[in-house]
Amino acid sequence: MSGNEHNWHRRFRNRGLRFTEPRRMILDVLGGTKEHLSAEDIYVRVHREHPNVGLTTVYRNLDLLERMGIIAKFQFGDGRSRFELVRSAQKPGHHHHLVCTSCKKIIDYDDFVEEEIELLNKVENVLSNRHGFRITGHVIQFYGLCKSCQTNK
Amino acid sequence: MSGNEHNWHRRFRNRGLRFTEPRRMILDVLGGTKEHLSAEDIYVRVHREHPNVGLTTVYRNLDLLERMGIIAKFQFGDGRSRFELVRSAQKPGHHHHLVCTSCKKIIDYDDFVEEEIELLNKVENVLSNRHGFRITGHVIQFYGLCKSCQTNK
DNA sequence: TTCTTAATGGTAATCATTATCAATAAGGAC
DNA sequence: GTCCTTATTGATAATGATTACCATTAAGAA
Repeated sequence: MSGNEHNWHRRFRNRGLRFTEPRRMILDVLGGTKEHLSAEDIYVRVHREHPNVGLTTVYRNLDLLERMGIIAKFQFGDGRSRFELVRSAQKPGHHHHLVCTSCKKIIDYDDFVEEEIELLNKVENVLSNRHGFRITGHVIQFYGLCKSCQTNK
Repeated sequence: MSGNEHNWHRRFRNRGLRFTEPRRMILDVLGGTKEHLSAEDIYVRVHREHPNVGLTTVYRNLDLLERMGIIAKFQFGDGRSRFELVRSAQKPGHHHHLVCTSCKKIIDYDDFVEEEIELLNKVENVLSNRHGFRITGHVIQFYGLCKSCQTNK
């Protein structure tokens, strides 16, 4: 834990930024869940421990962390952005979600279907060449009804 | 054109809905472009011809048309939703985009990479089984820098 | 401990989208 | 064509997420 703390600290300092309490808290919250939290979700959890941290600060830092490539931001169509820590194990920029259009539950399925990765690389190449894009990331989202929402219908 | 008009009319009437002027206009606008227009974009274009059509009506009908499966709604991360006519040629629910994170230009590449479709079906099956989801659609978005944004940097 | 300035937090402002509600107009029946 | 029911509209207000402002606070290097 403290080793990580030190890494974070260095990562911020390298850019002339400071590793502050709110930033530590936000990273803690995102690091401790697999959910896709909204800014307000994060605010509530941080605020629970540190009631002096404001919502504005949470927004500001989420934005910063995204620009630093430490977290990723998604829209699942419910009007608010959702955030996820980019874990070093998985390639940054790769995010695969399964979204229930009824209850809004979100499942990550990043960890399987290797073929998918292979195809993605292939498609990335074709698209890069054909359109002159330098591709930095992608999002794959499947929409549908989860099991319980199918029966409760 | 008039044949299409008749089809739309029937499609609405079947649900007890009316085929009104604003609806016709919105479908015209979306049918006449390959861009991914926002609600306001659409409003401006409709309003140009029919200055009496209000923004609320545009929003309301975009929502209706989406629920009818006639148009699709996307978020590309710029804070506003964008809409696209679901052309019958392509399978509904399949939408593949290439988004420039700098100038926000969006390219559809729906019409090639057949392998992709094949893999998607495979993945859909796996996900359906493994998570009990009934999958209704998906979105694939690649992010990157378009050619001109790479050089202007 | 001191000092510079990045960062904070409360409040107001903005922007997209939605709710409200009286007025309007599709389109089937006649 | 006219009438009538009611889906639809449009203006305005309200909401909800996110951002701008700005005086105050606190990292962290010296």
